[in-house]
Amino acid sequence: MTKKTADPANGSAPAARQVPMRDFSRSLPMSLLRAREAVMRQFRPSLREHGLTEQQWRILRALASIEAAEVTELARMAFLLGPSLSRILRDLEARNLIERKTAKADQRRSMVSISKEGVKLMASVAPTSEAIYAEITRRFGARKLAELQEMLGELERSLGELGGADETIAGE
Amino acid sequence: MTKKTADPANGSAPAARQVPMRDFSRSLPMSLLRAREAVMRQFRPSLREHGLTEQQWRILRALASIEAAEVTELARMAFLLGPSLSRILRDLEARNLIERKTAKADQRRSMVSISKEGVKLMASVAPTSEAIYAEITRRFGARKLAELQEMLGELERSLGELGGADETIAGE
DNA sequence: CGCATTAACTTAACATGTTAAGTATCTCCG
DNA sequence: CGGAGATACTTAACATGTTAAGTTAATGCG
Repeated sequence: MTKKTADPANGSAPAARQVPMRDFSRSLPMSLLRAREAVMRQFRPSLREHGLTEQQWRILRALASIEAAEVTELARMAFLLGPSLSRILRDLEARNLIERKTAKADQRRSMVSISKEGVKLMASVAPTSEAIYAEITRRFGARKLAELQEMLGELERSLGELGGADETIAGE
Repeated sequence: MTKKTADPANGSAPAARQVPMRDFSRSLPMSLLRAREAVMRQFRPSLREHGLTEQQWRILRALASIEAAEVTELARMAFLLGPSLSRILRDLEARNLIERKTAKADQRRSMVSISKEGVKLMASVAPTSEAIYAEITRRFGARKLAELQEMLGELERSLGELGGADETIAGE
């Protein structure tokens, strides 16, 4: 463990604290960021071994639960922005993990689905992933985990109503 | 091509549900991601108006609370990886929002501090930022907010002990 | 000393986040 | 029917996340 922080013999007379704000490390965004990072740190090595990033894994998981989906719907499911999804789909398609075909009824839409290879890859990752999740649940406690998720959902709902800028998302 | 499911809109739809996993939308990483995004969506427009990104703001906030810090310490405070911080500091320095000078005792280290201009910028952003935070607190509830942060901290601690980075987690 | 090792950053390379602009297609109204 | 506007993506441009490699300065040890 790195202990250091012996603090060099710098001057004293602290001229900081010039702008009054809450303690930085206790801000909600930081807490959420740190918690999420702590969780993802558990999964990333395993995903990496299988050549997948976190986002690619999200997409495959989303696709594995359905027949096929339009890009926009997939973006909503995997919580990715359109441009990110567009790039990732291009790569996943090149790796033959997904398949795309334009809808006949509407040439603008493309239906995305997971390929046989994609399913195979998922099957090889899922056990480890589930085991890690189980370990997290065991460490933190199943009950507390459920409570936490409930609170996170509430937070989301309580802020969703006044969502940042354009809140004209129809169809839900 | 043998089709496994009837789909009126398009021809052959690959089968789904081939790999059993938890409901995707209920995974902890997704809950944390969505909650954080809901929160950050409130702040981003204001930061943007002041020409700051979320990470730049984190750095300025961290610097405003102290005299000066080494890059590594600052990275820990602002929860940024070294390379990200390195780039951002370069930009913030070019904009004269921070100042750097190499430590006399150890030429490898550079001490970073916020500049007068940086303080001025912070002072212009802080009120709005605090107001947004207050509104979030009001909507979600101060008590629940404290509870949530407590749980997030617990989660972090319960996972931190087996922190996957250099902690011999290879065979998990 | 001399040199391997370590430490503190920085650069590099690739992937994603975020916003804006572009493209092709579809809808609808006049 | 025809063009304005809406839709569904895709591209582009810039900033950050993430890992690996490079650079320079300090340390340890024979």
